[in-house]
Amino acid sequence: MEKKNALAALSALGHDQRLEIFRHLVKLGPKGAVAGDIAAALSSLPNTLSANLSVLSQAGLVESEREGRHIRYRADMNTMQSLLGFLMEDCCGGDASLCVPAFDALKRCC
Amino acid sequence: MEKKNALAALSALGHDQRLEIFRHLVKLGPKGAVAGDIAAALSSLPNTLSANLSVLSQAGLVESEREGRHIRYRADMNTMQSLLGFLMEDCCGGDASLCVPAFDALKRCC
DNA sequence: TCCATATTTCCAGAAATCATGAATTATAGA
DNA sequence: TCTATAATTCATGATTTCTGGAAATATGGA
Repeated sequence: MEKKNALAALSALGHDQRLEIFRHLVKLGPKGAVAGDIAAALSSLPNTLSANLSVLSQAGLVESEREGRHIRYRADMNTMQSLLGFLMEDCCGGDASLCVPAFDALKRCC
Repeated sequence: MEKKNALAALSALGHDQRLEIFRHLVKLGPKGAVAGDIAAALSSLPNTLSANLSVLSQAGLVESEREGRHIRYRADMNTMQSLLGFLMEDCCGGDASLCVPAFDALKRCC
């Protein structure tokens, strides 16, 4: 992951509703939720929610897929893993061998 | 970790220079660096750096300790781990047993 | 005590972000 | 084709964040 992508992801998550959206989708896992259901779950106006989903999507934190009139959103765990790797880069003084097993375990986590 | 703490950490890191500072300190590990050296490494004005270190400190991402005229800063890995745990809460549909080993591995990482 | 260094705090204008109403696009079904 | 539903896009005022200069604080050494 490059710095600009990490900045996009971090600032996207550094916002009350967007953090709620992301955690909601993380909990729901691969089945995700359609925009309307997310709006209902978070008691949000549809345009506000749409704008925030757009920010999360551009940051690569969620992916979307149209289902008829609905659009389904899912959390993208690959981006989370890349982000963590970026934040922890060279965290063991350049010898990352100690960190790799942790990242691998996280990859298999969900 | 509570939501307000996660928001503080994420929005703190969602800023170009603060992300650079944090990653710089992560690479340096437990020995950290004094403010002046960080400013030199990042070619930053001292007041700007100080303001950004303050944001990171209030978010719990760095800790500081005075050393004579200098103040030494270190990245706080415990906050990072808590943040990751918060973001991934219930990520396996409520059965977190699959994630715990990954978090433990990360805790031992550095 | 006086001075130099290291860092922080204060302040103000500039820039970016945010929330909301209104309008628009896309799709399904009658 | 017409209508209703789902979601997005647009426009704008309000709020927040950011940057950098100037001043203040803290410490060590002469």
